[in-house]
Amino acid sequence: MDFQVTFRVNEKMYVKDPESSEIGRAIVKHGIDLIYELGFESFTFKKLAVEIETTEATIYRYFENKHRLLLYILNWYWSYMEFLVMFRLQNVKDTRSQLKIIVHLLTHELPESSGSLDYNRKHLNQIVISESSKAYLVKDVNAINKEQAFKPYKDLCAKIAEVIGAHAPKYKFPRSLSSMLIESAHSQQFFASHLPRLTDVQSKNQSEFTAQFLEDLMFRVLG
Amino acid sequence: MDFQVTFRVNEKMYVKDPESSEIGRAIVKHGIDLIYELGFESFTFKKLAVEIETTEATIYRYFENKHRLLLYILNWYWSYMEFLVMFRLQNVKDTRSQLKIIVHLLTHELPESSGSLDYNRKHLNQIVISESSKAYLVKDVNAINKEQAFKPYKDLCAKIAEVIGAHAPKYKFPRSLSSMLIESAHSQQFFASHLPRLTDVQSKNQSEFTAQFLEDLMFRVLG
DNA sequence: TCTAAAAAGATAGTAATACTATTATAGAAA
DNA sequence: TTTCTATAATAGTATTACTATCTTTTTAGA
Repeated sequence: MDFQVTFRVNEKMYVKDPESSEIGRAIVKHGIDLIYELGFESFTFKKLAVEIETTEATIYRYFENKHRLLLYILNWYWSYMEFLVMFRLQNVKDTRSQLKIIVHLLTHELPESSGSLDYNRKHLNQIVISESSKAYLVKDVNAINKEQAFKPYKDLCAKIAEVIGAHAPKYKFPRSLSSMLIESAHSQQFFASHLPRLTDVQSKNQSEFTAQFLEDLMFRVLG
Repeated sequence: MDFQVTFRVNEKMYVKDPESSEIGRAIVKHGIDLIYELGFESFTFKKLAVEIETTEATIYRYFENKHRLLLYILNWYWSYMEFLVMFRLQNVKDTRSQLKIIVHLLTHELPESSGSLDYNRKHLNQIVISESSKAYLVKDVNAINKEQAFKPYKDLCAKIAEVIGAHAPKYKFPRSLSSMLIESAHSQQFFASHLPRLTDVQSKNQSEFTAQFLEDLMFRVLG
């Protein structure tokens, strides 16, 4: 059985729905590749237009600016991650196993098994690690937040907090622990790759190291 | 007794030492205020030049670009923070109290008591919270790292990891816990202010909330 | 089927940004 | 006094981040 999961991203993230046309889909797909390649600061709509053989103005018809494209990509990712968490937790009874699955999902690339996917998994994963905090670390975070731009992130955070609450009902900080796990899954992987002295990584790969650190931490915190 | 502590920031962070002239000091001081006011993305050397009544070219003679100015400010901050940690830990015998002091320092503005200070404490604190991860989340992090741009951060991290190690010698991830505490001190405060549903803040202020969450977490992890 | 509207995309701009190169000036050394 | 050097001011350029307008294509109704 092959299947495809798609998500309706909040329509305030775009001017025109990129899923509604071939060129719209190319903007997102090649946008992911180019942001990965150049980094968000050096990425421009002009460069993306050259890449997909269209013009800047065409891209502006889909996204107000590059920050909105980043938000679109991350909203898609957060929605997908919440779906994956829900999907993988099906029929898993004990909360300990559920928490292990969550940590694994947060620290690894999107799995092959979860339906066909039009985006490059590796590039998407690296964008999430390196660029996702730039989605909210902006001066107009409050205005963007009012447009529900962080709803999928909050939903994912709430879902994980729910499992934390089920595992340790008396624990006072389930949401903060949840957002800390998500953020640390990114920062620890980034540090393990680029600034390893900020971590305890040995030769292992960043994903496995981060998973071990966070799993150990979580069960020490929650008992 | 009034005293002033200054730090020699790594000379690769600047073209010409801003401490060497009046205008250099104005660049850093007003740079902090303007980055706070506009956010790092909207901050430009042109705007700073207008503010301090000089020209862009003059500022470029001190800093290669605005990212280097940010690195300079953060290097200064990290060095100061390491000094403060060292200073405040003097004569504190038990490691539990030491860790509490560290969490308090990481989650609050620079204290008044620690010598006179030419920079706006509030603005500096907000920059550290909102902009510090942009210092390393860049495509050329490896090149910048070779220039020792993150040495003060690593030193601070190592110092805290040392106290963690003294408190819990068998704990396997002292450095990762240390960098996670530093990073979470920022992200949880940011979330508490702008995206509170990602945290468990009640009415309390962001600093106090974050301190409580991190202190609780740390002692659950380390016993 | 034809026409009209509306949607999409290409072209051509502009103001601001991120620099660089050149020129001018002021002080120190010979 | 002259010359050297350090510093800043002036004036540029290429790129970025858009906007406005025009042309073409698609779609919908008569």
